[in-house]
Formats: sequence, C-alpha cells, structure tokens
Amino acid sequence: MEYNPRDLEKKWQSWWQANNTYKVENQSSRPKYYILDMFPYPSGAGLHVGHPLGYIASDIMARYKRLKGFNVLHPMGYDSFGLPAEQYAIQTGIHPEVATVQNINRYREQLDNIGFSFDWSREVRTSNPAYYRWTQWIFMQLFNHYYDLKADKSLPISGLVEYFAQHGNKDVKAVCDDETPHFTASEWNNMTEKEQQHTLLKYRLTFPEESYVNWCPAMGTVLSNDEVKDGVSERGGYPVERKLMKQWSMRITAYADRLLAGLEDVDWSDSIKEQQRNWIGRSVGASVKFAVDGHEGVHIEVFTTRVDTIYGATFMVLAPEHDLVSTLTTDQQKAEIENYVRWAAARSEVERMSETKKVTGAFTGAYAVNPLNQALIPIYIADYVLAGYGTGAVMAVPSGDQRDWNFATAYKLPIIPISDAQQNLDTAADASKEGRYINSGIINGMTYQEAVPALIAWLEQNGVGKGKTQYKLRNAVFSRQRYWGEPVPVYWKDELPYLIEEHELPLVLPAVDKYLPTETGEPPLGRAENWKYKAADGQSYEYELSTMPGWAGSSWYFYRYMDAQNDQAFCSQEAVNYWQTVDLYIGGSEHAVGHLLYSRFWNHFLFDLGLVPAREFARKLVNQGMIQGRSSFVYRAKERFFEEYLMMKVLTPFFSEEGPIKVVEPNFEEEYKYDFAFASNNLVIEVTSRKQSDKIVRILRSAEADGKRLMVLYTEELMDAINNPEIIADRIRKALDSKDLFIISDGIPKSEQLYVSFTQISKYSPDSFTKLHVDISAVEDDVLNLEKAVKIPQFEKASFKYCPEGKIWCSSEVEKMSKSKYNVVNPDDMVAQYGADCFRMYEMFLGPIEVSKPWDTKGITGVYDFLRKFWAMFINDQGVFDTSSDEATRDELRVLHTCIKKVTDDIERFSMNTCVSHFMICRNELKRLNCNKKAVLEPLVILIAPFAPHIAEELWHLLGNTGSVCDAAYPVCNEEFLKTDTIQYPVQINGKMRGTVEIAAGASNADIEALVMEQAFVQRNLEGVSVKKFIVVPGRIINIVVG
RNA sequence: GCGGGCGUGGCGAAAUUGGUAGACGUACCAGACUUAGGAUCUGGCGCCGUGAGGCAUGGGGGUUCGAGUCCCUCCGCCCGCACCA
Repeated sequence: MEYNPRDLEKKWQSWWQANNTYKVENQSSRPKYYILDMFPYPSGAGLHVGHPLGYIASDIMARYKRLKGFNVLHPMGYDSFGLPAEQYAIQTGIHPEVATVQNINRYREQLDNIGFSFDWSREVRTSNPAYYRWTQWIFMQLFNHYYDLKADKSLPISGLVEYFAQHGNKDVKAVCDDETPHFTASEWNNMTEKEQQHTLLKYRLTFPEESYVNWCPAMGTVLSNDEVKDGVSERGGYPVERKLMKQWSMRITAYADRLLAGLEDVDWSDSIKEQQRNWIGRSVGASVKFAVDGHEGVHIEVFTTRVDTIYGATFMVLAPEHDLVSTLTTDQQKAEIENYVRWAAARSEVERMSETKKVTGAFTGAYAVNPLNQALIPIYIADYVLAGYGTGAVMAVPSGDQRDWNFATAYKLPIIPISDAQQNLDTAADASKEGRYINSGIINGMTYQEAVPALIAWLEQNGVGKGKTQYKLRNAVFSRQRYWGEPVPVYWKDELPYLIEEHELPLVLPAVDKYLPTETGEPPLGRAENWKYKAADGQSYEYELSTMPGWAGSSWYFYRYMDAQNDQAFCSQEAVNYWQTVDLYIGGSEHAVGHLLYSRFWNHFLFDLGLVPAREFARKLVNQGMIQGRSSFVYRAKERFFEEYLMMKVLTPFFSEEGPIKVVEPNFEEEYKYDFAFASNNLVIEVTSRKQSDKIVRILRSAEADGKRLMVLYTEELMDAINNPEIIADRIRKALDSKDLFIISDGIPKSEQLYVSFTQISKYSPDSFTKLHVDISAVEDDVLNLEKAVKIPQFEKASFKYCPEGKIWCSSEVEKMSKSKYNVVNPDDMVAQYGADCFRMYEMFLGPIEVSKPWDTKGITGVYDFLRKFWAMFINDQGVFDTSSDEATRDELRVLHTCIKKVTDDIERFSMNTCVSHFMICRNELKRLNCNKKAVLEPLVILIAPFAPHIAEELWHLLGNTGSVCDAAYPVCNEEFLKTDTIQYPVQINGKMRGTVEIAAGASNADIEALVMEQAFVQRNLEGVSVKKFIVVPGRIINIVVG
C-alpha cells in the first residue's frame, strides 16, 4: 500500500462535501470561535503559492479549535468589485461580472484543491446585489446620522432637525464642517427646504463636497491617499494630479479619537498600530489668530503644538496656496510673490520631497500682529508650509523649531531665545521643553507645564485662540468614477442628494454599452439608458453616477458570513450576538491603514447604532509574511557592450598577448578617452557605430595627441566578420603597417540582440546591460534552457545567436511573486506533484508565519518523505495496513505525549513551523522504537489532522473509525508520561560546558554534587583550583564555580 | 530626521520564563545496496585543530554562577511615516 496522496485526497474532499463536514450552525452548546481570513480579490492570474499561506495557517487553527471542542466559524468569500476586472472589460467589452465569475470559479478550484475547511454555504461576494444591497444600506445609515460630541457617538440626523427647529445650532456640539454658520431656531425654520438640506450635509457622516482629490487621468478616476505612492497610482504607476471635484466623502475624522483609543483594546502588531496612529496623526496644541497690520478684520489663524514659544515668533509663514496670499501682498512685493507661487505650483511632488533641505520663500510685504505682545512680524510664504495641514499657516519660532531656524538664518530674520535652558541658537534651534521662559511676557519664569494652560486660558479669554487638537487624518473620499462598484443609493433633486427608499434596495448596477466615461466626461453609469429614479412625487431624477470605492464592501463583510443569506438585515441580531466579533483575523500587513482602518470606522459606527456588540471587530490580528518569488534574469547587452563583445570574439583568435595587439580591459571610468582599448604600443582600435562620427573625431585627436595611430572599425563590419573573421584580421595586419583608416557601412539587423549571462558581466560595468526576467520554468539549475525560453515573446531564438558556449547562466533574485516577473509558482502544480497535505505542511514548515521568505520548491521533498514515512508506520512488511493492539511501552508513550504537548503549545502560539518539526521528530523516534501500536498512532492521526487532513482522514478510517477525524476527541497530554527516571544533566565549570552526567530524577542536591564530583572530566578540570560554589538548577543544569 | 522590526551554519530555520546554541529540514560529503535512475538505508556536516582543546549567535562593553535571550553603545539590513507646525 503505497502512499498515494492524489487519490486519497480527492476521495476525502468529495466525502467531506457529501457529508457537509464543514457546515457550521449559528448555535451550539460548545463555545464559539470565529477565525477569519482577509478575503481575496479574484484576479485573472489565479492563486500563487503565496496566497494560501495565511489560509493554511487559519485552517490549521480552525481544525484545531474544532478538535478542541469549539464551534468554529471559518468562512471564505471574494472582494469581487475592483479595477482589474473593469480594465479588462474596457479592453475586451466583456462584462466585468463575467470575468469576475470566471476568476472566482478558478479561485474556488484552486482553494478546493488544498483541502480547506471553509463553510462555503456562507460564501460572500461583494459584487453580488444581495450583498451590496447591505453595503448601500449602511451607506444610507451613514447619510442619516451625524456625530454628536456630547453623546460621543453617532445619532440620527432627525434628532438634529428637531433640535434645530427649537433651538438653532448654537449649542449643538457635533462634528461638522468648519465654516458652518450659527443660526437660531427661527432662522432655521425660515430656511427653504434646499437651504435646510444644504445645512444638514455639513453634519451628515457621508456627504458630497467639492474637494481636492487625487485625480488619475490615465485611469479616469479618483484615488484615495493610500492608493497614491510618490505622486503616481499604486496600481499601474500612472501620474496623479490634484483636482477640485464633487465627491462623496466619509466623515471618518469624527471617529479619529475613538479609532486611536480603540487600538489599545486590540491584540494587533505594534507596527500596524503605529501605522494607524501615524495615519490618524493626532497632535494637541492651540490655534491662534493673528491680526494683520493695516488689514482691518483680516486674521490669520495658525495651529501650533508649541503655543508656549509664541513670544519667540519672529515671522509668519503661509503656504503658497493660502487664500490670503494675494490679499496681503503689497504692490512692491507682488511680482516676487507671484513668481514664487508659480514656481511652487510647478514643482512636482517628487521634487518637493527630494529637496527638503533647500530653503525657499518670499516676503509678502505684510506684517502680522502677535496678540500677546503686539509685536509686528513679517509674513512670508514658503513651500515648507503645507496647505493641506492645519490652517496652512504657521507662526515661525526660529529658536524652537529647526525648520523655522533654517528659514530665519537664510532670510536673516531675528532669533529670540525664550528659555533659560536654550543653548547654541547660533548653530541650531532648541526644541526642548526644559527650563523657564524668558523674554516671554506673561509666562516669564514659568515651566512648560505651567505656561501652556496659562496661555490657552489667556487666548480664550481674549477671543484670539483656543486649545485645539489637529489630525492628519482627512475625510475619506468615497466616490469612484467607475463602473464596477456599488451604485450609491442616491438621486439628485434640485442640486441636492436624496436617498432612495430603503425598500428599493438594492440599487442594481445598470447595463452600459461601454465601460468608459461618457462623451461629456461623466462616469460610465451616465451611459445607462432609462436609468432614472422615479420618485414618489411622480418625477424622474438623475441617480448619482459615481460608484463606491473598493473598501466599501470589505468594511463589513465579516458580519455577513455570520448570516450570509439574510434578506431582512445585513446580519440578524441573533447571529451577531452569537458570533460577536472575529477572534482571530489573518491577512497581509499591506492593508494596515486602508481596509483595517476603514473597517474599524464602520464598525464603530455600527456599534453606535447598536447593531454590533463590540467597538472593535477583530480582537487579534496576525499578519502573514509574503512568500516571495525567485526571479531569474539574463542580461541583454546594450549597444556598447555589443560592440566590445564582437570585437573580442572576432579579434582575439588572431592576436594573442604575444602578438602585435595587446588586449586590454576596457576602462569604463575614463569614459570616452579610448572607447575601446584593443591597444598595442602605438595603435588604438576604436569600435563605433557610424552614427557617432563627432565622437570619432574627438577620439582621433585624443589619440594623436598621445602619439598613437588610430584605426576605426565599424560595428556594422564586425557583424559580417563573425562569419568571416579573416577579412578583418587581414585589415588589421595591414593597418599595423600603414596608417589606414577603416570606414565601413551600417547594417546591423535590430533583432540580433545579444544576451549574456551574469557570470560574464562581473568584469564589465553594469551600465552595459539591461536586466530581463526569464520564466523560471525555463531555468534548470541556474542555466537557461533555450528551447523552453523561446516560448517567452521577448526571447526569440535568434536572440541567442551569439551566446558564448550556447548556454546562458541566470542570476536569481528574490522579489514579489508576479505574473510579469515570470516567477510565479502555482499551488496546483505543487498539489499535483506532492499532494495537498504535503503542500500545506511545507508552507508551514518554511518558517514563522509573519516572516516574508522566498519560495523554494527544493525543500518540499523533506516534507514529502516525512508523510510517506508517517504513512509507512501503519503498513507492515507485507505492504498491508496493520497496527498492533498491544499496550504501548513507556518509551512510546513518552514520545507520543511529548509530541502532543509540543504541538499543542506551538499551535496556540501560532508557531506552525515548529509543529511540523515535532511531527518529524516524533516519527523518527517511533521508528527507532519500531512502534506500530494503535494506542500511539491513533492519537497521532488526530494530532496531525489539522495539518494534513486528508492522510489523517484516510488513516482514521483505516483504523476503523466511521465519522470524520475532524470530530475526534483531541488527545490530552499526560504529564506523567513525560517524566523520565534519570536526567542528563549538563555540567558547566565556570559557565563552560564540560560534559553531561546521568542522574536519577529524584536525587538530592548533595547526592548530585557527590556524583558529579566523581566524574573524570570534572576531576580533570578541577586540578589546581578550588570549588567556590556548586549550583544545581533542578532538572536543567549544573554549574561549578571554581577559583 | 522620526517610529517599528530584525541581524544565529552554504540555505530555510530551532532555542516558551537567562540554563547543553544550531533541533527539524534542505544542500553537501562518505559509505552500503543496486550498479547510471532524481529510489532506499547508514554515518558525517558551525569554524580552527590529527588530537586534547580553542573560537563562535553583526562589532565592542556591561549585569550574572551562567547571556542568542537582559542593559549600554556602535555597525548593517528591512518596513512604515516624512517639511504634520
């Protein structure tokens, strides 16, 4: 009976399916456990070996928890709205849904292959109307709520309307737009419907607004901040610009403090928490209004975290985009300011970042008045002040802030010390909060702790400022000018947005002829025919044409799994009260600030509405590392190297080192002195293309100046010379005798590119090569198999015409796995060759789950061998399944129970790699004991079932059981069996290992000491010294201190 | 610059509270069996040394009977944020 993984795996996979083995009920007498994977976006490329890593770990956990007696929810679904399907639709005209379903089917096949214990009856797809109906429903709740600061939670907007009608908004403490004006009850009641609705938008948690957005012209859509990296789109790398557009926005800033505080309550990695804190970017300080000299009624508001340094403010800086710049600029300074504003606007994001040390700015000619001491301070503009943060203006304190110091030094502005502890203000600013204030009016002599509240009180009393907390976090743009997303359940009437009726949900995506913007520049939904909202008043209105961003559907999907078929609610209260929150969430750290922050935001909101039981949706988060690919490369020579290579190839056979021409390595550091140095005593041969005739003249002169004769060979001729080297050799011989110059015509076929392997390039400049990815399947033992390589379009066979020795050595590097890098390893291939159990165990064996590591197929044989040997323990000499029912020996039980203990402990602390090691050790030891006892092997089958469910299920049934091994009783470690009669004590002398002594387990310290001192190796080491101390750490170690 | 993480054989990595550093696996070497199989089994495998022994967890220092683990310091790598007032 051979171990034949494929057959038995297929058999059990269909058995599980037929028996609904993985179906989970929403009620149980057992405790619940919810383990969730980040659901995938089903891309056209399918899964690679990196994707299942987290799923395997979670599956092991899920199966383990089930064996341990939990009712385990372990679902899977698809984040199926998204850009790639839409791009594909634009190119092919195929509806994104069709491509998406195809991709999902492929994903499902691949996932099924690996033997996961997902309850597929709970599958969710975000693009399914039955699902996005509830995404739209949550959107409607957000529209209908505002954030009340007194209650510190979201409340229905209807309550606000009632309040306005009775009291106006003066005493309302709610999160709203900054410029929302105050109004009385009668003012409110006298407003038109339009005015009222307009006002309410300033309070709603989702609202349309004109705002600067990251507009990506190439993709025709708006991107969120985290979808933009270094001024280009994260996907595709297209340029992104700032553009003013009407967009739906989510008032996530209302939850900034709670999102920050909530991080304390979750067991997530420090790195993720820190990234979220960074993103929220809370800073506590004060806002201060500065009057402007000569401009009645004009104030510049600044935000500062160091209001205590206000007496040191010697100038003020506005961002070049600040609204007041043109108002304040004097006629005299106008030209300079306009110049600077234009220059700053033209600078790209990248330039601005790379030149942060350069100090630039311009003086407006205006002066601000320091409210504390009435000092007049000049107002500058400079691009080190960002328009997008705070108020876009700062009070500059060169003594306390390095950037202000740099500016003051460059523009010769005064630097006033403000603390008796400040030092060396000539060389740098001193931002410390030490000492007591000087030159500081009302806070002179105070410490930092005393000064801040004193100043804030003063500012508030005098109406020129207040304590304020500022966030980096912006409201989240919630519109995409795209087709393949959830329609926003809103129609427009009189330029105001209104929700459609709840019973009209879902608002289904309409059909369109093309997936591109309309001719008038509207989003693709503008193409839908007869797509109008029929309101209760009998009128038709325009629907909102933008769709929701990718993060909408993924911000609440974990609740849908609890009650996936519900058409009355996004999830029933019974279900959510049973499953509560996610106990363990597994996924990549790349979602640190996107998905994980938005989901927390929506969850806090749903919590405020009383719809979910906890503020945080996932108690524990584990971030699996990436499995990287090994990319193989060959190098394509650039033209320069090409010439040199040909030269070598053609000329070296005819001119040895002893001959008239000496071969010299080209010197790339002295570029263009002699472009190629086949140099003899007084002859330089230059190889060049005809196009570079001016270069030739230069080189000729340079050679003549050195007293050398020059021969020019054209690459075009060298090409011919490959087949007919004698001709060139002959000409060179002649050139040695005469002073002839060779000029030969053009004619290199473009396609004849030269590829070289990395081993050859080490002696040449890397600039001479272009690196190209090679399909790993065409690489065998680091050598490129030319036959296989030819199937890659970029490697025409002709390209290898001039490869030395007819083979190419490939270099390899570790990179992210990606189709475009030709380094993808498909799990299907691994499963086909080694089986799902082996694949699962090997992925775990690779290393700790959180660590990124390169895939290496070579090592998988070790795990495969283990499984075969594990199988073989159940098979007798005749090749038949056969286990002994004899009682297990103490040794055998010790091995078994050690394994139970280690594996159980390690699963609990998520150390799957060491679990696999323990299984191997256990097998090795049982083999040594020649154990085939059922009493030992049966518990092992249960123990290994989470890791290798198929082989476990097969053996479980062969052992005579009828139900699934998934429902077996988890073996319990009996510590009794771990005890041994004797202990091997390591013996150290002065901390150095000298040997081991076997000592009876219960021996007293005195007995131990006597026994140890007898040992020969101890005696030998004690010669000439005396024992100062004898340390016994029971069960662990003995250390003898000598002197 | 700020924040987070990390540094152990040829390679992936073990070492749970300080207690035999390198488990387990790969790769490699030798042997056995077959004899060409990429099969199986046995042994070896951090470095130096024939050996006893010495040296080894990025470098240096400290605490300790004892340090990969704790503290200080320097170096290097990775990730995140980045003129955030």
